[in-house]
Amino acid sequence: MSRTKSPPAKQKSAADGQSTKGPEGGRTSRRSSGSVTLEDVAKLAGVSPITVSRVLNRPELVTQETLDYVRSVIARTGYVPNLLAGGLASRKSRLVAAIVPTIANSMFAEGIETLTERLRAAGYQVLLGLSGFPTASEEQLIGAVLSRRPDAVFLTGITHSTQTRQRLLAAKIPVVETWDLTPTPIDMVVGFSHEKVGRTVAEYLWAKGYRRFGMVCADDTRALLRRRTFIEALAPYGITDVPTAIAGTPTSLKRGRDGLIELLSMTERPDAIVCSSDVLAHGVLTEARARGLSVPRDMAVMGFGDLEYAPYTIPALSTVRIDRRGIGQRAAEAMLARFNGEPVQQVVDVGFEIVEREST
Amino acid sequence: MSRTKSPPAKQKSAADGQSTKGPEGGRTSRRSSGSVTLEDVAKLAGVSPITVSRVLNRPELVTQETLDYVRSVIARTGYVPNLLAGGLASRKSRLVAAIVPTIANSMFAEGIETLTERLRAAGYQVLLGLSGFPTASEEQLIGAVLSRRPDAVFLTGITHSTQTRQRLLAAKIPVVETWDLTPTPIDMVVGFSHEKVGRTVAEYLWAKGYRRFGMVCADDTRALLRRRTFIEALAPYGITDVPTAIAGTPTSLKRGRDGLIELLSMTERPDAIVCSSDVLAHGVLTEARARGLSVPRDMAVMGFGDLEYAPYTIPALSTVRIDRRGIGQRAAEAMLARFNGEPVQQVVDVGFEIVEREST
DNA sequence: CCGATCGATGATAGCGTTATCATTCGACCC
DNA sequence: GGGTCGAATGATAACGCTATCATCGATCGG
Repeated sequence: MSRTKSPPAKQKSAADGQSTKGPEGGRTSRRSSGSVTLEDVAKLAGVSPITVSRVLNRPELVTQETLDYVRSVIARTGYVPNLLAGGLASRKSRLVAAIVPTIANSMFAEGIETLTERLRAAGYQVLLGLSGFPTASEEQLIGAVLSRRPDAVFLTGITHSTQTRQRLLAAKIPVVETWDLTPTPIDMVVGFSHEKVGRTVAEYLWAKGYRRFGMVCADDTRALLRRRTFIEALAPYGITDVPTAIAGTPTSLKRGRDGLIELLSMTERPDAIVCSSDVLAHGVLTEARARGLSVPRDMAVMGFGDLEYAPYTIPALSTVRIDRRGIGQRAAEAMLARFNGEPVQQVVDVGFEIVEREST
Repeated sequence: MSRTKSPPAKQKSAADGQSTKGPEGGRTSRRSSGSVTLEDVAKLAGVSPITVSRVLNRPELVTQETLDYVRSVIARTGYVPNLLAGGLASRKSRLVAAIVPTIANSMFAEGIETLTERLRAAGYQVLLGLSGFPTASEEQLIGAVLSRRPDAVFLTGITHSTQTRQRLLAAKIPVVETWDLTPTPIDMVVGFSHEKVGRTVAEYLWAKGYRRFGMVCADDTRALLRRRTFIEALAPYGITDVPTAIAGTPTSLKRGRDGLIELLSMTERPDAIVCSSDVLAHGVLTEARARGLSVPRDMAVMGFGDLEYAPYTIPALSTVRIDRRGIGQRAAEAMLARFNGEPVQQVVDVGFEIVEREST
C-alpha cells in the first residue's frame, strides 16, 4: 500500500491550476474539438496518456492506486473515449457489421437482437446493413460497411457475388454467413439445410397420409430451395405436380390469404398446404376460416419458422422450428472465438425440428 | 481539354515500377496494415493524397481528367477508404446511433428500417443499440455509442435519465427522440401524443355506444400513459373503473390471449376491450374465438398500431394507425437537415388516426 | 499590360488514440 | 553483492485521413 510516488497529491494541484483546454495552453490548435481527450485526462491526473489508455483497456497493468485516481479524474471530467482514434491506432474497431434483408419481421430480427446483445456484452457494437431495399445492392452495402473497418461481418444467406466474396476475403476478418449451410463458406457459416427441411416436411406430410399438396411460397432463394427439395422428395411417390402460389416478399398475413385464394383458383383443393413461413401460414389459416374450411379436416396447413404465435393460432400451427436466436448467438460466439484466436467450427448446423400441432 | 500536365502518362510508369507496399520502400513501418491506403493510391496515380481525398469526397473540385484517372487507379487497386481515419480527421463519423428497446416486433423495426435506408442513401450508417435487454442500461448504451462519435442519435421515448440527457447535450449533436411528444425535447422530437390517443379512443368507443370497458395493456411507459388518459376521459361519463390485465413486454399473441383470460376472470365481460398493441389485440381476438365469443357482437376489440395484418384478421381489427415508417423518415430528414445547417422543426407531430374496421 | 481573381493542386500539420520499445526501481537469486 | 528479472510507467512514432493555408498558372477587366 505504501508507495514512494504519490500521484494523487501531485495532480490535485495540476487539476486546480489548469482548466480543461483553455486558450492559455501555449499555442491554440486550429482544429481541436473542445471535447475532453485522453491527453487532458492524463495531464489532470499527472500521468502519461498511455497510462490513461491502460486504465481503460488493460487495467491489469496498472497499480490499484493509479487506477483509482485516474478513474476518478475520468469520472470528474466526463471523458468519453474516442473509438475512432482508438480503432485507427489499434486496427480494432470493435464494430461488427450485420447485413440482413430486413428486420421488419422477426425471422431475422431476433437473430440480430441476440447477436447485438452478445457482442455488446463483449464490448462490440453492431452496424446495421439492410440488403432488402432495392436501392442498395449488397455490393454497395459491403463497400460502405468495410470502410468502417469492422472486426467481423454477419451475412444472411450464402449466395453472394464473386466481388463481394473477394472483398470480404481481402478484408481478412471473420465472416459468418447465416441461415443456410454450405461446405464452402467464405469463412464460417451458421445455419441449417433448407434442402433437408424440404425433404423432411415432404416425408412428414406423406406419412401423415396427405396426398394432394399445394404451396404458398415466398419469392425468396431459400424458400424456393425448400420448395424444390419438397417436390423432389415427393416424386418417388408419384407426385408430379405441386401447384404453388408465389407470394412476394416481404411476406405478410395478407399475402398468405391471397396465396390461398390464388391456389384454390388454380387447382382442386389440396389436402395439405405447405407455406414458406409462419406468417404466410397464418394468412392461409385465416383465409381458410373465412371460407369456412376446417383445418386440418378439410385441409392441413404447415408453416415454417415457429414464430412466437404459432402455438396460439386456431388451430395451433404445425411448423418447422428454427432456432432463430441461436443463429445470432452462434454467430456471435464464433466471432468472439476468432477474436481471441480460439479454434472455431467452420460449419455450424443449428438444425431444425418439425413441430406437430393441430393444423396437420 | 488540352492540359500541360498529363497525369496518365506519368503514373502509368509509376504504377508498373512499384508494387503496392512492398518491403522495398525505404524503411518498413512497424505498424502498417498491408491494406491499400489513400497514400498508395496517390503514389500510383502520381498525385498528392489530398487530391485522392478530393476525388472521393469533393469531386467537384477536381478536373475531369484527374478524376477519371484517379478513379481508375482506385478501382484497379481495390482501395477501400478508412472511415475511422477519415472520421477522426474530419470530426464527422457519418454514423448515426439508433437506440430502441427491441427490433423483434415491427413496431420499432420498421421505423429503424426507414431511418437506415434514408441515411444510407445520404452516406450515413446506423449503429444499433438495444435498450430492451435488462443487462444493458440506456446509460451504458449511450456511453458505448457516444464513444463512436456518431453524428446524430435516434432515441425511443422521451424519458431519459438526467445523466443521459447531459451526456447527449454535451456531445453537441442532433438528437431525435421519437414515439412520443414533449415541449422540452433534448433536441428534437418526432412522435405523437399518447395522451391524445387515450382520450380519442375513449371518445370513439363511447360514441359507438360501448359502456363497459376492459384493457389489456403492456407494461410499458407509453402504453400506460395511453391507458391513463383513456380512463380519465371516461370519468366524466361516470366510468370509474376500467379493469386491466397488464401484459408483460415484449407483447405477443400469447400475452394477448392470456390477457383476455385474466380479464374475464377478474370481471364481468366488458363490451369493449382496448389493447395497447395490435399484437395483443390479435391475441384477444383469438382467445375470444376460442371461447366462442363473437366480436364485436359480444365484445368489441380495439388495437393500436395498425400493423400489416390488422385489416386481415377476422374480424378485421379496428385500431389506431401510427405512421411507423414516417417516424423513421422524419427523424432521418431532421438529422440530414441539421447536418446541412438547414432549419428544422423541433417538435414534429406525426399524429395518429382511428381506423374503424369490423372489430368495434 | 498588370494586378486581381479563380480554379486546380499541393505541403503541412494535426485528429486522439495505441504499439513498441525504453526506462526506472525494487526484489530476488546464487 | 552484483546481475537479472519483472512490474509499472513513459517517450516516441505511427494509424490513414482531412482542414487549412499556400502555390501556381490561366483568365479577365479596365
